[in-house]
Amino acid sequence: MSFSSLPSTTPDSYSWFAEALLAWYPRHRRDLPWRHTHDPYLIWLSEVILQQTRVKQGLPYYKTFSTAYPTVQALAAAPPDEVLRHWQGLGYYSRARNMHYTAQQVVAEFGSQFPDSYAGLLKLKGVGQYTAAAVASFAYDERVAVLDGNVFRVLARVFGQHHDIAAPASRKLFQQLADQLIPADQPAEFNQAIMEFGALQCTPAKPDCMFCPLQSRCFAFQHGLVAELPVKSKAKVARTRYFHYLVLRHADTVYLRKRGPKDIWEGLYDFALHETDAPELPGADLLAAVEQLGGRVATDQVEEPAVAARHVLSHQKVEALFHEIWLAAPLPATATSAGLAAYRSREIEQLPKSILITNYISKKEI
DNA sequence: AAGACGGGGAG
DNA sequence: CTCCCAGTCTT
Repeated sequence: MSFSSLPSTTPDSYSWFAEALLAWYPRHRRDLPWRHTHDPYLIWLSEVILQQTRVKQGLPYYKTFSTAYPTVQALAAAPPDEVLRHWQGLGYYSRARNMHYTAQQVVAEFGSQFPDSYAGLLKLKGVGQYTAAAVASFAYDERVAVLDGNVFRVLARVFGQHHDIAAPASRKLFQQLADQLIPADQPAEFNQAIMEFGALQCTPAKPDCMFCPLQSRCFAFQHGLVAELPVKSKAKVARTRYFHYLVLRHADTVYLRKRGPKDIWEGLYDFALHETDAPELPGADLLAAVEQLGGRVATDQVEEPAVAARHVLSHQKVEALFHEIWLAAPLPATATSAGLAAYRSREIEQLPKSILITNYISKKEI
């Protein structure tokens, strides 16, 4: 029996679900800093950080941001590179850029007050249906059900939903179901409970069905389908890209540039980049790339083997070779048109960089 | 509807 | 290694 075949009933027919979760939650909930506040700013901050991010990974970032920027005014006033630098390593960097943009908008246009409804929150950049529902319920007790990966999984299993959770069209159905399940008197507690339940009990692999309070009512458990649900179509394979980084050095400086839009790591800094379709880059091409930037290779340059590194993203594989090149003179001003500028070690430390670049710099002690 | 956008953890 | 995880914006 799937949910869609259930007879039309009043929400009361599902009260067992909320009751079970609300009984489970106080006994299992983790003590997390954003659960001690009703400040919409701090709740919004935590929810943006937790998008596509596990609590364990996001926790130190929440502490960093809430300490460095305790108010939306503080965040709005921060330099963009500083915000990105704090975000460094967390991934999906558009979250940080949108978050900063939204903080400035809230200060400039809304008198530093966050919108106080789901509909109002939804208009903010970087705030989608999940985050709007989370903030609206946690900060304002609005009755709107959150739908994140945990909720999809719990609902798919308990109610025997076989709809592909990766398909946008499935969202409507799950949202309808969740909106029926969320009790009017405890929407915030319910939202916290169902997500925590998914994170701790109804986990993706090896869920703890033996000690699950919903065991007797769980479609997946009763039909031996726990491992099959939720149904999720596979992501396509990541393409491979070949990066040849020109680590141009002169005296105590290294040349870096800020990465532009429409590619990975927008806004982060890296070295002059020559991308190829194949792993190899002939030495002549390497020199040509340096010369194109107006660079003169030092005659006493010690030929060092390129440092190889591999970096995997969910949608791309980057195979990088770092070619360290010592210049006889600083790059000419024309190189700035390529966005390159010279930085000292101490300055580089403060720039936002990808894990790939950070690892290389750390290894080479730049 | 499909693609782009990170990085970490489990097995 | 391979597989799994999954919000928001853009196209």
